[in-house]
Amino acid sequence: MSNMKDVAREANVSVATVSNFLNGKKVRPKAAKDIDLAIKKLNYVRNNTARFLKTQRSAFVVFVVPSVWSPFFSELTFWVQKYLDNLGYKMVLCVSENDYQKEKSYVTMAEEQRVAGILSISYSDLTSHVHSDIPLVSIEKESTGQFSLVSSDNYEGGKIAAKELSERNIDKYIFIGSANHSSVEMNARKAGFIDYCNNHGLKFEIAEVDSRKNDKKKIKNLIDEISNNGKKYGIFAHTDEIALILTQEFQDAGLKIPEHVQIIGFDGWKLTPDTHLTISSIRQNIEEIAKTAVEQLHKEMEDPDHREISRLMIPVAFRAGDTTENK
Amino acid sequence: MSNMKDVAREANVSVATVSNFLNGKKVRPKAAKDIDLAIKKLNYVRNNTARFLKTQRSAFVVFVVPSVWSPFFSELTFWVQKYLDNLGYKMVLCVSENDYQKEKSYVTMAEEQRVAGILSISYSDLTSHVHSDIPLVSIEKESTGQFSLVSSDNYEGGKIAAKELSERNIDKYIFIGSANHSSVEMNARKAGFIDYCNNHGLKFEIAEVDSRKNDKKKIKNLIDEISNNGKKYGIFAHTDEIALILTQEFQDAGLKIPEHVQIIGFDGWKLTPDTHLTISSIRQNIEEIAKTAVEQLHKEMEDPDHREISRLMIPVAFRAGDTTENK
DNA sequence: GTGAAAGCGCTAACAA
DNA sequence: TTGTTAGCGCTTTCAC
Repeated sequence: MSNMKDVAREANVSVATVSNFLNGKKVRPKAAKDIDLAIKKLNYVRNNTARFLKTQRSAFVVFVVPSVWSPFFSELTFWVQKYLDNLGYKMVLCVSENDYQKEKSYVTMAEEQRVAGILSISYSDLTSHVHSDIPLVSIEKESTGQFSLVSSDNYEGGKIAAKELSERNIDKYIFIGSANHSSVEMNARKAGFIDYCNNHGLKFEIAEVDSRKNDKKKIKNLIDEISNNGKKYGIFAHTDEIALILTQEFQDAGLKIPEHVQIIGFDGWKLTPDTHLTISSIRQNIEEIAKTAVEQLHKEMEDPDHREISRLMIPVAFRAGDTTENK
Repeated sequence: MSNMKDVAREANVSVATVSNFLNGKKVRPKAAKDIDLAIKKLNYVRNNTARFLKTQRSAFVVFVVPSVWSPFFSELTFWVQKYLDNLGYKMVLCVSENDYQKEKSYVTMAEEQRVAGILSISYSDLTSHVHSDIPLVSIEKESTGQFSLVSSDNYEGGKIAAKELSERNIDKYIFIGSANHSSVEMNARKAGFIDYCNNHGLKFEIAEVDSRKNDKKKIKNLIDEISNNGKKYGIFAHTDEIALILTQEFQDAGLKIPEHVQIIGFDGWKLTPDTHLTISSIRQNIEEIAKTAVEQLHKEMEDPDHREISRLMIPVAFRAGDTTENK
């Protein structure tokens, strides 16, 4: 493949002139024409590897994501790619499958490639493996605080859930978290729910369900309580997944939804798309998450020396489904 | 950031020794230890930009795909990424949204970055814009023949569809293509269907439907024919999308599926996942497509000078759904 | 505006 | 084995 030197020779100018021409600087018209011709004749394509080595910049951003197959992640990937593309960045897609070793190797790769930035949505704390000063923005998952975070506003989501339930004649409020997956996010959702209940004098309870074990016993007790007790229950489940399990168990036990129990979930990535039932849910704004994360990363990549670590909360909203009454 | 020279100085060896050490060649034990220490002390990370500039190789593969949001493409993206990763390649994800300008710019980017290869699934013929000798493997879409192609075996799919229908007491066979999207693939599916029918003395007809205009008239005529005519019809639709439209129109008109009409579609990427009805369909083996494409590309990247252009057909299979009778 | 030349960080040939 | 050095293809001073 031909290089700049070849082009310069062909056009009877120096490499510097070719470089200037290619970078939009002023060259005399005759030179411009000759260079243009030479480029076409030699089929010259500028080598960005060399360019970036010299300028110490890169157009690549590494995106680490647990999966790309589920609806949540594929939508997120779509928007992240789109917003990166708009800014002229190329996305290196790294699917971690929640494998810590893979995540680590992706970070290493990113550093070795001197990429411009890293965008990651990771369960483990891969941030501690970033040796360099490559800007990193973490999505959804709380990190150690040395990197920016973009997350749905989980606390506000908990409050919205409680508020929506309270507008539907509920007698008793229950938050159901997941026993096997305690996290900063869950606690925020829980806290929002509790705070709203407390501030509005609503009676509530806290429970947990292990979504892997399916926790039949706990659910059975709950079903008994609801059945033997004419009251109307309102449940806020930490995830749509849990909400779905509860809904199915309740229905199997003959409870009517939303007549006896109303359930609100929280939009997540675990749900398969072929579920017929529509769960009322707190919906995450995936496009906004992607947009915000890319913009934050962009800022930090533009000026890596004075980076400002931010914690950005993206608003969530209630989406009515089949598991709550119409207002 | 520190470089190899710094490490060499710190370890009292030459850069060549550091380079050798890093590339797994033999160095004396003492040197190895010193270098190791120096690397840790200086937080050295090898610069692959420089490495690849020197060696004229790259670890990146550009993957151009129309979308990443639909089930077909997100699954394809998943497998492509996985198989590339297994071979040590990094995927640069380029979502074209069927925009020709974008596709072109992605090819340019790939050439400027001197990536190792390109994997593309594109409607337009972006292959004519490849100036360099970067290996390219095209998925699903027929190209000009100067690059390798990996595709589902559409012809065989057409035969399988006819065969499956013929085992279900059909009186009259119909192939329905799409009027707005004639393509090499459609013709192959049609040819397979026709050949099977001819070879087995089955009476068939060919029709077309414009899935954008929803072509009510043609469908109406078909419905009248089926209704007024006690015969059992068997339809092979060019895509699941068309199969779905037909199914819904038939049902709305009071026809019973699969009692009056049986329908087989062809697995495609346009279908949204929230469709309740399961269409009997010729299923594409997405993982196998991805695997084969990556393997072919790998071969061509390993030895770019004697590349062999291949046309690789991936077997398809019948998947029974609700629109055909059980055998 | 242009050209000569240094140098980004690395690998590889060659000499020691 | 190890060190010296040229050079991958580009950008960027700096003198003209």
